[in-house]
Amino acid sequence: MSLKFWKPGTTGPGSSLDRDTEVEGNVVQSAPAYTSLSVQSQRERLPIFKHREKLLYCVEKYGVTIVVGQTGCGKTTQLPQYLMEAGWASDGNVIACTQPRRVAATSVAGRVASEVGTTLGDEVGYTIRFEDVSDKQKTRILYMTDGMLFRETLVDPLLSRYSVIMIDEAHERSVYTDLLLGVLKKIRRKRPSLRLIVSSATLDATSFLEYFTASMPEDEATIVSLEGRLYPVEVAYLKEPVADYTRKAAELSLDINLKQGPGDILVFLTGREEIENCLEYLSDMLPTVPRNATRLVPLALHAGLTTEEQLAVFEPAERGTRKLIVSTNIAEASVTIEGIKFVVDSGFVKIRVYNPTTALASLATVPTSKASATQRAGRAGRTSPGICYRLYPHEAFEALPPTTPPEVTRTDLTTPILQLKSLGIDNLMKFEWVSAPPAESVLRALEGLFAAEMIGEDGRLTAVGQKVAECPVEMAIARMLFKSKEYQCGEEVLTIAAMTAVQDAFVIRDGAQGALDELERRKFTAEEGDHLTLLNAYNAFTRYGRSSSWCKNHALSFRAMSRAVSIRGQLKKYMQRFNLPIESCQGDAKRLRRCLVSGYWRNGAKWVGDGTFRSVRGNKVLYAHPTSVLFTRKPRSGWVIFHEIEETKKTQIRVITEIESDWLIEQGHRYEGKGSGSVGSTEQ
DNA sequence: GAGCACTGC
Repeated sequence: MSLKFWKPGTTGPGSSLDRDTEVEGNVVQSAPAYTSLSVQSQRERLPIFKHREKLLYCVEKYGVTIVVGQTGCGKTTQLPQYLMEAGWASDGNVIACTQPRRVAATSVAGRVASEVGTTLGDEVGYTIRFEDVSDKQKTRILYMTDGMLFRETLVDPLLSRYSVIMIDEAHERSVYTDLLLGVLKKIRRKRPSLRLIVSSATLDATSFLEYFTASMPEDEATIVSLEGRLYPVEVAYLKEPVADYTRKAAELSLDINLKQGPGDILVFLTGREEIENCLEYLSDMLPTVPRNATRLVPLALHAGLTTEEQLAVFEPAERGTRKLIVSTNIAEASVTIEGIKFVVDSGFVKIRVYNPTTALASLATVPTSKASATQRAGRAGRTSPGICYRLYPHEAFEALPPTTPPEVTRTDLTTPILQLKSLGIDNLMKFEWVSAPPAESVLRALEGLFAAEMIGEDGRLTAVGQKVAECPVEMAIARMLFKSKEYQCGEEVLTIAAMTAVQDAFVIRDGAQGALDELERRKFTAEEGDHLTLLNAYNAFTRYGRSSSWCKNHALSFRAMSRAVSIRGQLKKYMQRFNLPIESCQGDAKRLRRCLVSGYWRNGAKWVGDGTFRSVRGNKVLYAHPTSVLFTRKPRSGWVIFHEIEETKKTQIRVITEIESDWLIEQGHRYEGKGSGSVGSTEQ
């Protein structure tokens, strides 16, 4: 089970290290400096304190300050406090700091509130969807999700209550981060007093600098680099590429356990299936492990687990044991586990890619970027020096792309473009993207918006388009909320809209329990398909007192169901604001399904004899997702609409409802081109 | 008979 690693740079193949040595003799390269500091008290401010005056000077002098500092160097917690002390929050001004994720916004706000010595929600607060723990008068430092701040621009286009806006974790390049940067650049032209801080953990921050200085004066923007306390992480590479990194990861973990000192191990793989395989290899190999070895406690970590299962990875390892966490990318940025000393990096990640030509999203397994590999390695050095083992050769690392392409270049732009138009940015050619999306994606989105009557032939928003842009749901869902007036089923469509927004309402466990869960789920099954099944589940949830134990007994996720209740409440307010009646269809499922088609009319499919479907647009072979009630059943009419489509190994459709083919024709098939498998031509 | 990287409003 010996693994070949070699030292890059100074020694290559053929050197003294190029032999079948064990891992421990071969971990070498001094890593770039990884920051491990987490600032918890006033006393620990030092690492960025020495930059304090420089930072404040830069914010004062330049419109845009780009701050580069590793995760945990204190920029997120300390910088807003310095700005407040320096007077940037006086005269009712607010300092905003955006985060790509909800948990980050809430937890950072909590920490800063206690550092400042205030109650959370007073001087320091946070705003995320469904939770506004801030005070319009008192709050000076406001942490928020970037989506939330972007939404605020729809109401206050100049974001006038803020004196400084810090866009944190900008290197992650979420769609909303990119949209915000574009809008903020525009806002700064009209309001030059607004100070912008773009904070990034990677050195590609120069691209942000170029972005802001491209069409502005040279002294508009500057970069400040921060340092933190460092724990070195050594990086080792495989000499040869491996065919099966999942097995190699298992072997290496056992090897580390035998030969290295204490410290937990974190393995990065791409998905649930690989994680389960890796854990299986491990249990197969365990009999070969010497009896005196440290006991390894293997733990899986991925988003599909329940909260309780996820919490297990944070429990400290028992005395004399070592945790082995086999994780997806969730542990790269979303979740931080202390005590990791060894990282094993497969070098791969699954990302969602959008193909604008086919309008299909797919989940692809691709090599990570250099930035991502660095971030993963850094997970070994948070509490002490560590080692990162990359399961690929050094040359392969050199060949990696520097960063992952920003999300805006690989996603469906329908919603972002609708929102930009709502902001009055009609000429998309003039919008200054940080990274321009493919022209094809923009065209595809415009075409979809036109077909759905959200924009007119002049490219401007229609009256309904303006309203739909304000609704925090996908266009198709918003469209059926508006059409529900016609079909008199607002009550039910509202619920379905909320249920499709939360994913994984049903919790089907593995193994024998899964069969029982399956039986529970059948109690909610509606003949017509998944949308009505979701409606049944929601109604039952509210009828039985919204209880957590009831959910447990009926294979439902309490967390998901509670979220659906919140979302429904929020959407109901939008409907009331737009004077849309909230009437019940009184059990008339036909009317309700016709209303569903008004949103999903472009997502039609026809059942063919072999159990698969063909898409109305493009005549593509589609498979029902195994979680669908139509997975095994033939729809009587032969026609369905679906909520989602995704390519993995097969092209699958999820959340499916049976319809009549002429309902599709009612809803504007006129927009579809000839020869693309129109309803008429596929009908027998 | 069989499956889901991660977010966000």
